[in-house]
Amino acid sequence: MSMTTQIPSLTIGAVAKRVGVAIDTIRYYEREGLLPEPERRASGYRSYDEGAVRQLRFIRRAKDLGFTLEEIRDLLALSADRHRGVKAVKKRAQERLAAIDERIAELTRVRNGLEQLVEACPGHGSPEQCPILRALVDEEPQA
Amino acid sequence: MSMTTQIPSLTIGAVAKRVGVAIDTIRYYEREGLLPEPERRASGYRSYDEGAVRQLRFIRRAKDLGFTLEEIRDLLALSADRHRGVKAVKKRAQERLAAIDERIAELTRVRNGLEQLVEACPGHGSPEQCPILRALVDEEPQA
DNA sequence: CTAGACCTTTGATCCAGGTCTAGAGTCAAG
DNA sequence: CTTGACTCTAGACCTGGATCAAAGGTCTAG
Repeated sequence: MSMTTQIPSLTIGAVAKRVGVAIDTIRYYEREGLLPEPERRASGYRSYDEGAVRQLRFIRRAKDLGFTLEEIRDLLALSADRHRGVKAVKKRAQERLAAIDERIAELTRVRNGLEQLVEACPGHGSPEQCPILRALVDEEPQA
Repeated sequence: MSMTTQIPSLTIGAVAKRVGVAIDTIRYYEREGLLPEPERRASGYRSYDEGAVRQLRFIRRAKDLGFTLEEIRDLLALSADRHRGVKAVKKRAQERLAAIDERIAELTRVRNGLEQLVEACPGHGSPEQCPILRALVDEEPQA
């Protein structure tokens, strides 16, 4: 080996800053098994490398895609399984995609219902004439 | 008045069944100020009328439209304000609509990003070749 | 009368995903 | 050396929207 190549180690604060996440969150992820337990300095300080930074970014991206921490734990395990993992990862991503589509469809239904009400509401007059209030109070939503 | 017209009063359980909501939820809404404190029988049992049923349905519908309980409390107050309330109710509904649109747009963005990844993933091979894993690990999402 | 359903209250618990605290130790700059 | 910023731990607390438990009182059908 070459002479003790100084792989620069990062404190938890440095990692937090780099990734844009709170220190507490990093420790929380570690507790929850999303991040491996890092090396420690003699003082007990956690010591991270670039791999940890990458993994943390992975977690944040996956979260932005709507994966739960539970699912992310799962993805991480899969991504570690060379070759066999890829298939499962794709499957998870497809499931996530389907779930998002469903959520969008649901929101769209609500949205359109609400839009109709807003359009039909004159914005003045008695509450009995307000279709928004009527829709909320009366029997069936669209019946 | 006519001779003590028996307005049939409902127990909390009957109301719960009629609206399709848990008893605990009704008491919770009462505590949270979404439902007025009902009459009580001599025994202390809550005694509801049809108005309460209507108001509870209002709450559930509004919740289905994505209003938070906080916002619903607000809507209820507004709907009680005859005439002046209507304008404010419409405004709230418009705001809600805009918020939903924003949420849909956001989800759609995520959805499309995820779809591209899924389509580009062969479903086998090494993790380094899997665009899903690469996207999660690598630098910029779309860069 | 009694079983069993229903009701009362206060207060605890749940879920995810963190966030904050206290009290103590460590590190880098001046 | 001192200061101030940083980190450590264990564990409590937060949000929203309920949901449940415990311990007791009430109501109704048979």
